[in-house]
Amino acid sequence: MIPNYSGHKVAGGKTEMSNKYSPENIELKWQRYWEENASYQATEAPDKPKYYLLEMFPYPSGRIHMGHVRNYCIGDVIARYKRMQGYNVLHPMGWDAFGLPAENAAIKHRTHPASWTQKNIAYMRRQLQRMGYSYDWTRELSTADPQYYRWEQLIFIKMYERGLVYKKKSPLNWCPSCKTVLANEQVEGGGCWRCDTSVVQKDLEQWFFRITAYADELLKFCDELHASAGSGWPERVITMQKNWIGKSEGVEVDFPVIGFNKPIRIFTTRPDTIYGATFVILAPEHPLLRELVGGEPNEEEILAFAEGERQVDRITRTAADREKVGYPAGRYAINPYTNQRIPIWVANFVLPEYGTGAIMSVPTHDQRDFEFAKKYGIPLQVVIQPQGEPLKEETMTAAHEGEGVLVNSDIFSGMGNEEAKGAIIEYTENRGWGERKVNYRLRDWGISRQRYWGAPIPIVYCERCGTLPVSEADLPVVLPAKIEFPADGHSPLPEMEDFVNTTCPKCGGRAARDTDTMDTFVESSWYFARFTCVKYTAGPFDPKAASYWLPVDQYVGGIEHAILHLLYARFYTKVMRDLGFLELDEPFSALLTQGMVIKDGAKMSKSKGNVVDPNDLISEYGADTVRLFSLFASPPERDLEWSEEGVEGSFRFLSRVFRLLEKFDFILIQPKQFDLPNTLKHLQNKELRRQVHRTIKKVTEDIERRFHFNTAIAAIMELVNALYLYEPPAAADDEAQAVVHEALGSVALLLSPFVPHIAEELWERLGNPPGIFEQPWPKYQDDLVMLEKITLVVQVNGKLRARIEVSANPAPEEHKTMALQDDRIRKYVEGKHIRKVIYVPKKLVNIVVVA
RNA sequence: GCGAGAGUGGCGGAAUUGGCAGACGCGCAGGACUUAGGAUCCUGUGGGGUAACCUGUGUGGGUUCAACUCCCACCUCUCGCACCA
Repeated sequence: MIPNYSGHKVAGGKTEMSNKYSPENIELKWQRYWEENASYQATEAPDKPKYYLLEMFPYPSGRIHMGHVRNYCIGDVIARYKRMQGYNVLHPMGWDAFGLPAENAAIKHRTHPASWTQKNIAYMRRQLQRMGYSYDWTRELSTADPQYYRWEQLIFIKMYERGLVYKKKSPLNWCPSCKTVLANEQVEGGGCWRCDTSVVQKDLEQWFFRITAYADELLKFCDELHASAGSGWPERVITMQKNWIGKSEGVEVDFPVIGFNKPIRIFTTRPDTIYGATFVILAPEHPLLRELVGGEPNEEEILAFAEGERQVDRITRTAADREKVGYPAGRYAINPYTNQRIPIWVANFVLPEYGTGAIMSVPTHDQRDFEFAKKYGIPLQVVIQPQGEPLKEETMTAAHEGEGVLVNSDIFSGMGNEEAKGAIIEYTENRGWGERKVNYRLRDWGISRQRYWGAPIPIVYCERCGTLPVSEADLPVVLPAKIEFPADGHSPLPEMEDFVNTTCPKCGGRAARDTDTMDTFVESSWYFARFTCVKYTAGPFDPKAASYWLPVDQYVGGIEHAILHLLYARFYTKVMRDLGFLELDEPFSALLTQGMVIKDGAKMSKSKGNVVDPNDLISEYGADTVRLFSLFASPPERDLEWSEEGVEGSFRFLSRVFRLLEKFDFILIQPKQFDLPNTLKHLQNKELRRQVHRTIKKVTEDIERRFHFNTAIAAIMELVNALYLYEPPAAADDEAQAVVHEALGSVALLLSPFVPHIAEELWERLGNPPGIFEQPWPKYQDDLVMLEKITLVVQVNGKLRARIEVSANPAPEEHKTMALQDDRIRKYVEGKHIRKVIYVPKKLVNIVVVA
């Protein structure tokens, strides 16, 4: 379906070429021009206001997909628009180059991850350049470059010195066949995604970033990002982050155990229900379990159950619909509040890593406890009565988790439950039974990966001195290039003696390197800051450049990174601030999350077979058409339904724009300076000019206020339609020439952020020197935008009955009178009592009548 | 289950602060040009009715002179979280 754009033949020696819209010629011409003139290079200019626009950089998987295209089109509009608004714009691009697919490709195709990645980068860079994005390519970076990750290693060392990095044993998904750790999302139905072998839990020594130390600040700043609503972060991303951090306030309490010298410490957010705690449950991993059940009749059974649970992968383990299973430990605790003897249980739904790994169980006021108690016949005790029908233990079919008044709660009986929470915590602290405690759902960030293709962790283990960071002078710890990949997929690093064997930075003795690499989310947690000074060698950041450009004024990317990447980057920013590298609390002042690209009702994916390749579109229609359609079909934050007809429509529009040159050929034969008089003689000139200025206003506001490019483009389409309908009063008349020239120039300027190539071409053909991107954004004249005549809507009892053309600025009474005098209106009003006349200035008159 | 968002013609979508519902595009129909048109240009296009007019933004109610927009209840879809004590 290649469009046939062989328009009519032009007589008189002009080549056909010059008059038909031939995107490829135009686009390559201007891409070359921009490159040769270094058009988009950014340099710090303290006298100019800066604007840092960033799109989420891609993983170099091989080729650009439509999701990237949409993301980068949105970003490019904003970057180009801001540039024309006079900002000094930084708009960089780079590569999130470490990661698993490179390693998998290496094993599969017997290539090197580095060369595979290099090849992909080269190809994708060409694709992006072919799209005409206004990147400053001199700032391109790749995270796999030792000159990049050396600073990551430095930051790691500084974090280590500050206690923000630590090592601990933690359970991981492990595939025994592939001999590697799997991320949670790589475990499918309990099996390895690659070989389907059952995944086991394995305890491994891992490095962790202490993100929990920043939990409160990350939470607090959520509100500040939100406070700048409209220009800040989308509400739902903030909500997701808040939920992820999951702050909960409660209390930790010791429950003594009968015949045992250590108490069990539990955490609860519901101290108001503590008098109803009729049992205690431990997680299977609870450290006291073995000791507690030692010698009990069912010891072996319980320990076997606990061991079985340890082996279950985290996904299954924490699934909400998993059946609750437990065993009585055979021992009893004392509820210190009631002095009652209550049984101790072990159950699969209690998680070792949250709170204290032990809970008090209140079946009457917690649904999970209720189900568990019913299943195992554990007694219930109501301690909160809601309004209305009183709760009875025997007849309850579900827990009452809501509000109420305390009963059976000693001195707290009669108190409202919200009030009781604080009172009981205070009581607890006074008695020394426990203390107030804040818990987070957020866990420290495990960053060790048993993988080759990542940034090496700069740690050595010395036989004499123990665990030590690599000395700063020895950075970077470079990933060895010469490698043989074991066929089973495990990392080659541990077996590479040249790499592993090193000397201790302290005693000079024999030492071994850590052979894990860092999670690739670490690289993407600071790349935005490195873009301000990619070539700086004295440290990770050039303080002058960083403080000039940061924070990112507008970040654009997919919603799928709403939690992990954005939370990590926020955390890392605060860490870098506290290490003295940056002076910055938050990395991204504003965030725009674009919707997915959909085709036939589903997200584009290889498995669905509904993928559209940008290359095919570019060769068929050109980059400008692809850009235009991705921006026109829906507003950025919504999903975009791909439509071949819609793409053709966009192409048709651009051809139509280009043919304007032909229509106004006779006017534009002699480009010259046109002066526009304040008052125009001809009505059609006046009207065209008014529409030009109204369009400038509309497009400016749509971009500026809400990034609604679809309506901005629609307005330009209307202007183009008006130009087609426009007939000059007399050919080549000066006034007409001037008006048309302004109109065509405005079309080019207004289009330039969206479809820069054709805009440049138009601009040049209108007789201007090349470089539309350096032009100031057009301004509208307020007095021209005002209409002299308006359509006044006249309603009777709220129903539209007439539209009348009136002059815009008479006294209010006049519009009312005109409305009442209209024939069509008189018909409805005659013989009735006019109760009220509502007048909305310059818009509407509503006459309220009664019969 | 909890949280967030959405529901408007045949389709993508517009209506910015409660004030003309359906901008713009696609599709469709008619016309012009043409040997031809799947190119281009013009016109029309929510539904019903010859018409005056009636009706219409997921459903039902409410507030208002006036509701796609605000309030209450419900239905459907999408996304996120989901045993976190």
